[in-house]
Amino acid sequence: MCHNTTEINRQLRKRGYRVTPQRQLILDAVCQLGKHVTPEAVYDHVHRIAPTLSRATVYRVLHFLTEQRILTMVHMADGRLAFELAGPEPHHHLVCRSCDNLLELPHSVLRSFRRAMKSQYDFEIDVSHFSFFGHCTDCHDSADAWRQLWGHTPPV
Amino acid sequence: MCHNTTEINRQLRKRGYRVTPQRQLILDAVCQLGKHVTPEAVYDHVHRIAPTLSRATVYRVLHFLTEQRILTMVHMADGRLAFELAGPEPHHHLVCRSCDNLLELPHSVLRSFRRAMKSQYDFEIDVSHFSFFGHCTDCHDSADAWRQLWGHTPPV
DNA sequence: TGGTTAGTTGCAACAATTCTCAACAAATAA
DNA sequence: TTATTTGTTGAGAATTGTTGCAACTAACCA
Repeated sequence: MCHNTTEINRQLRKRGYRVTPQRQLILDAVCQLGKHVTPEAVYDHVHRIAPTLSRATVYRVLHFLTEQRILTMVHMADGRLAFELAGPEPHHHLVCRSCDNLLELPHSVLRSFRRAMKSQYDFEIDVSHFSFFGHCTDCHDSADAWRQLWGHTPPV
Repeated sequence: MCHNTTEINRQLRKRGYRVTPQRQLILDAVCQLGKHVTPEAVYDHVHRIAPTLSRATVYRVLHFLTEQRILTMVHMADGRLAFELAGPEPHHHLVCRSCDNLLELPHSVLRSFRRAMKSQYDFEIDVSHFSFFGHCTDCHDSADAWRQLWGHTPPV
């Protein structure tokens, strides 16, 4: 069960949407299942509790809750999507393509970059979540493949 | 036809992979079709030339060529994937979630951010491609929903 | 409390993507 | 050249994600 469910429900109603049992189940499932929850994992979880709850509803509700900024969408390394609860203070991830490990980043590391995009391109970068892909300490190999192909070191 | 196909083929062979007609067709298709080529577009294209070439092969080869850093994967606003030829000088995108428009960014805007991640976290961010989602000049609305839910302005 | 109505769901059909596995082809060894 | 090994493909099944529409129901008000 989500710590601020009542407040979220109040907000949804205030915005003209309904708080249905399905939406509550799905939101709770995301909270319980933790970080980077896949739609399939949510479906498995809620389907056990409410067997008639359909896959379509899971996908629709996940996207709906993301639109409402209650969840955030996370791009995984393989291109698939996952979801997690959005908090008032965003955080971001460094995702290693080799070992799939996740490093959490505080939002502050992006401040200057976001400011630059705003002033140079008048583009407001979404604050909710980023995943940066690359290679962690133990898996530095990206530069090698690049060098082999293009004959010079990757730009930094 | 790709300008440096021969070099790419040489590299693939050198890395122990085979240069098959299917792989060549698919790579050429991506080159010809330009930026942000969807798997379906590639399939339509190559299927006309080689009717037995299957959809599965298209997906497999696109992912293979991405792994080999010959293509890059581009996340579109709707969550779908597209591909494009990776050049020696990467570029990035600002994707508006409201109007789906794309702004191209030179790689240089990320230099200081990548340096910081390297020194602070010993994490080497993938140079090939980023998509940053958010809202462009005409579509600034993200801050409002956030404020309603969390009762304060989004962190900057 | 009970009626009204617009937001929501379930179902089924569909579209997109990945997987499995047998058949095949390129490279290598004999 | 032939046999062997290993990477790759095609076909179709399985999985994952989307859409249209009729039926349903949460929220609101009398």
